[in-house]
Amino acid sequence: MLSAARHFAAHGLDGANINEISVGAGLARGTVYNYFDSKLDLFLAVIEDACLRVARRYKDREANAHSAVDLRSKLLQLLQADLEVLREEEDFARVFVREALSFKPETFAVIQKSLSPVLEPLIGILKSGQKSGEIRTDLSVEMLAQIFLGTASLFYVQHWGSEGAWPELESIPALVCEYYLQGVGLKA
Amino acid sequence: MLSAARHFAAHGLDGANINEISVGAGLARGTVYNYFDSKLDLFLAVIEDACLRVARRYKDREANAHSAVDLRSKLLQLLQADLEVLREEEDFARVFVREALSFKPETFAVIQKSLSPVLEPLIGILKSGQKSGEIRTDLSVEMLAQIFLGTASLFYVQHWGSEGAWPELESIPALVCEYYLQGVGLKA
Amino acid sequence: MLSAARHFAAHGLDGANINEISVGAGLARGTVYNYFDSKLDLFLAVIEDACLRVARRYKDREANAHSAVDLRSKLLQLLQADLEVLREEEDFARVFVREALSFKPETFAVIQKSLSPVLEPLIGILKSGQKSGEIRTDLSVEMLAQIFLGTASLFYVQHWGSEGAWPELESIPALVCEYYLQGVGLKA
Amino acid sequence: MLSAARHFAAHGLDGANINEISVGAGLARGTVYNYFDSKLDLFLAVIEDACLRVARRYKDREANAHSAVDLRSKLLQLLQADLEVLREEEDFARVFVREALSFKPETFAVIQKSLSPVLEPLIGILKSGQKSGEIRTDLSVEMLAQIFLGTASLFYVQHWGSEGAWPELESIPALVCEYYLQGVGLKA
DNA sequence: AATGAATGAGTCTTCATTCAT
DNA sequence: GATGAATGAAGACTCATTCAT
Repeated sequence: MLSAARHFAAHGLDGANINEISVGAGLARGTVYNYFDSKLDLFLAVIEDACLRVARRYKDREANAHSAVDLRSKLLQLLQADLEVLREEEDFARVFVREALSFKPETFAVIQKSLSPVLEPLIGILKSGQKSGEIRTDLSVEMLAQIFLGTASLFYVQHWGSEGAWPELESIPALVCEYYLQGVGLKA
Repeated sequence: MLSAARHFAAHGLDGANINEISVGAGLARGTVYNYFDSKLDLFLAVIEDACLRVARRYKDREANAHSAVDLRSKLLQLLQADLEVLREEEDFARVFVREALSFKPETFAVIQKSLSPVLEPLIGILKSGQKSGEIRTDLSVEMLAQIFLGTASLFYVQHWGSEGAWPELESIPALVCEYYLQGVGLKA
Repeated sequence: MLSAARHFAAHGLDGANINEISVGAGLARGTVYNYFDSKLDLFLAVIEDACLRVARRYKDREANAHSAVDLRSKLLQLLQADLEVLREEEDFARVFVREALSFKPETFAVIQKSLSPVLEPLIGILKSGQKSGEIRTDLSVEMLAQIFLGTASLFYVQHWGSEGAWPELESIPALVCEYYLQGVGLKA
Repeated sequence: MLSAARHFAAHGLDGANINEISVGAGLARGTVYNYFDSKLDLFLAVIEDACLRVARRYKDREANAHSAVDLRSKLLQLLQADLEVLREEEDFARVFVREALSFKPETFAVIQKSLSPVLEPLIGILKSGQKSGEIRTDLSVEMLAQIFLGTASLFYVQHWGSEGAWPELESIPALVCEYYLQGVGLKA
């Protein structure tokens, strides 16, 4: 039931109303409970699904990629896979980012676990980046990955918070890449 | 009622329980309503208060600051003022960051407004940074400011989400400054 | 559907769950309704069945009984027939006793009616007991029968309630007989 | 909230409806929850209260009793204390008996514990009865006490089940005493 | 100004029952 | 005859809010 995503996106986990979700999906109140044990259960399913979509999408891109050359391109590609999913299922994405950044004990663990399919390729990329001397090695790849995803989330939040004023969706991958790799400072 | 902060930090706006807040403040259930019209009202008051504290604290620092020299130092000082407040009233800070990142229509406006005392000096700093050619000029100072605050929030979230594992609070100002100014890439 | 018995025994009429009963019987949720109109209907069928089993079993014993001599022996035999059924279908018995003792208007009538096959021979025994001057005549045989069955139920309840600690099943017929005929007092 | 007793008596624990109980007590739906955490909680409170009433009442009687002579009289007095409470608060009694005889794991333990104020004096009586050689010693006083209370319950159930037809309330103490001490058999 | 009992709308959740396949 | 997805009424429980004291 993927109208749930839209609803969670708009209201968050606590604020969500199972009844409205059901009706929004063209179903009766109780029907949702034939598929999910509880509101939290449904929520987690939505989150997990969102993660899987991103990961799967990225794998597709990777397969088709002849290029897969330098660090910047790889990261960009990851972000574009992300963006692609996000465009198609923006509601999912909003829930996801929202809850990821609200660090509640109940959901934090699950979200971290759900993230793993996305983290895995990312960590691979970052490792090779460290080897090639392109990025700092004083932070572990895990930390660098967290920062990367966090930064991306940040720009999405900015986008949604400003109701699309800035930045526009398309510009986000490039913005994130640039910012991630060299901050806002000018190169000497 | 500043035990409210701790509670909002732990449970969010929706999850918060007015009764627990009252009791936690050594008052009876109904007493809160002599001071605040509603839960949302109390919540916004907490947010506003948190913002004012950061801004006031920064002003104090600025007054005492003889140095205030280069861009990096100024930003660092801002972050340290922020951190100082955060340490003393970590609960406030958590609510604030949490809600700032959840971009709900109801609270977004208020938070943006509350942020202005912090944004003002920051924008000043960034403007001078652009003039001196230290930072990119293809983004407006408002945007740059949002990115700066967002980045700081990000590391705080990381800190709280990992239950203090990484990064430690003290290291955050430096981390943010570095990342903000040059990303994770190595200088050529 | 005789796994229903086990379920009703464990959860009572209200607490029972038609779905679990179905699954426990290797059937799908809806199939039960091809045989029984409602939960109450199924329940009553289970009760009735339990009664019939006891009565039939007693008839078997009676047929085989050459002896059938004195009052005590007859009562003991009845109780042993009862116990025999109870052992084989303890679940049925538990439902039965439980509901018999909860005297709800909805079920009381049915249970009384279902009891008749058991009551009939019992009343015969008691009548002859009264004639032979072995038992009190100031109470009608119907009352004496109720007391007898109630006493037996009591010891079963004790057995189940104590999770088998005391009394043990085998000892119940003798205990009941003794208690029924002479109470806990010592003979003069 | 002692209209709860009437309701529990009529519908049992599972069948009870908190809403109706509230309204029946002249309160709003939620008010009950200011006093009891849950339906079960309220139920247990009702049970406990019923037990305390019986025990207190018996203590009163005991104090006033000059006689307190032979076994039969003592038991009779206990049953009459019981009956007195039962008359005044028949609803309580019905709940109590009903649930005591339904031996559900959830309630059995609590009921046993709630019974202790009643059991204590009873056990004292039975002990002295064993010493004076008036009752059998092959069963422990605890067992004898269970049988005694069970028997009393039995006649109450009979009374309620028959809607007062037989036995009448007043006759129960004597009936129970007689039956308990010498069964239905005639003395030799 | 403080209290806390009372409220009752709002929500999640359960589950007997139906019915198209 | 069997299925199991869908239903929706029903009920336990929560909690922000009010108000008489």
